Amino acid sequence: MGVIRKTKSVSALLDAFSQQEIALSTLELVERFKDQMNRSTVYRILERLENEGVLHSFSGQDGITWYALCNDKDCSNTPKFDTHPHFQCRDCGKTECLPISVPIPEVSEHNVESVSLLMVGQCSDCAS
Amino acid sequence: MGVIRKTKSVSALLDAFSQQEIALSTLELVERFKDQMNRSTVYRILERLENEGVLHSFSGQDGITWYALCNDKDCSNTPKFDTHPHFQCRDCGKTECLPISVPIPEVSEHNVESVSLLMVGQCSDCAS
DNA sequence: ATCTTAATGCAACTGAGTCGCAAAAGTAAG
DNA sequence: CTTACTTTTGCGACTCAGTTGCATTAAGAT
Repeated sequence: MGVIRKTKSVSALLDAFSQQEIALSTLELVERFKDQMNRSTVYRILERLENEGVLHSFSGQDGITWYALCNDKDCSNTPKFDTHPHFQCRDCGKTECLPISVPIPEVSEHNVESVSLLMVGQCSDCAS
Repeated sequence: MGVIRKTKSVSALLDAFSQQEIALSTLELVERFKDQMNRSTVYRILERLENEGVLHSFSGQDGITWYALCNDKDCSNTPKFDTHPHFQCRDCGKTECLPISVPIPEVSEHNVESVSLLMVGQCSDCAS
């Protein structure tokens, strides 16, 4: 039980991620695949892939959920201190993982287990 | 025009904030004041107080919105690099502003304008 | 080829937050 | 204190992301 099956829908979604390095929002994916699969299927597959450690999710500016591929270097998927920050452009909305690590200070009386850090600004494309 | 009026509802909400140092979620406030004012009134007053620089808002773990009083020391309200982080307890949900500043590194090719940082863990009450 | 179990489609639902509009309450001027 | 003007509020309908139950479909192991 619990085996993840390689269905057409799963492959289609994985393809979308492997073709670009930026993150994709649930809304974008639901829209892009609305002719190929149901809305709930998109949500369910994303959830499954995250549980498998293939994707990781985070919240963007407006509270909507984004997903991005995990890579060994800067994404452990188990949300810990090594979680990387994300950057979202305030103009075009493009969102990406930042391959940097921000040192989080210890906070007295607080047992910090995970950190989520979202940076918002203008990307280089929109700045020019 | 544009003057903010000190209505009973506004005073009631401000009282709630001045009585404790932790942040309050919209849900908590809507529930607490459901007999005294309408749901939309709560949302509208919070929005107004944030525009006035009295409160600031941020997103908690589940995407719901939290508000907390601004104090001169660690809250500029204009979201900039000096925005402070917030801590939310994974067990009891208690959420607070952390009076520390986390240095955010420069990111090449990215014009970072604001940062939001949420730490999740166990608070001292729940740890004991 | 068959059978078991996971995956999907569909439609209804949830829950936070928003909006338009008429009624009510602040505030300033007379 | 009244009037006149403007902001606030209540209400109900609405939006929108995401979830759920259930019957049907399709992987993949035997």
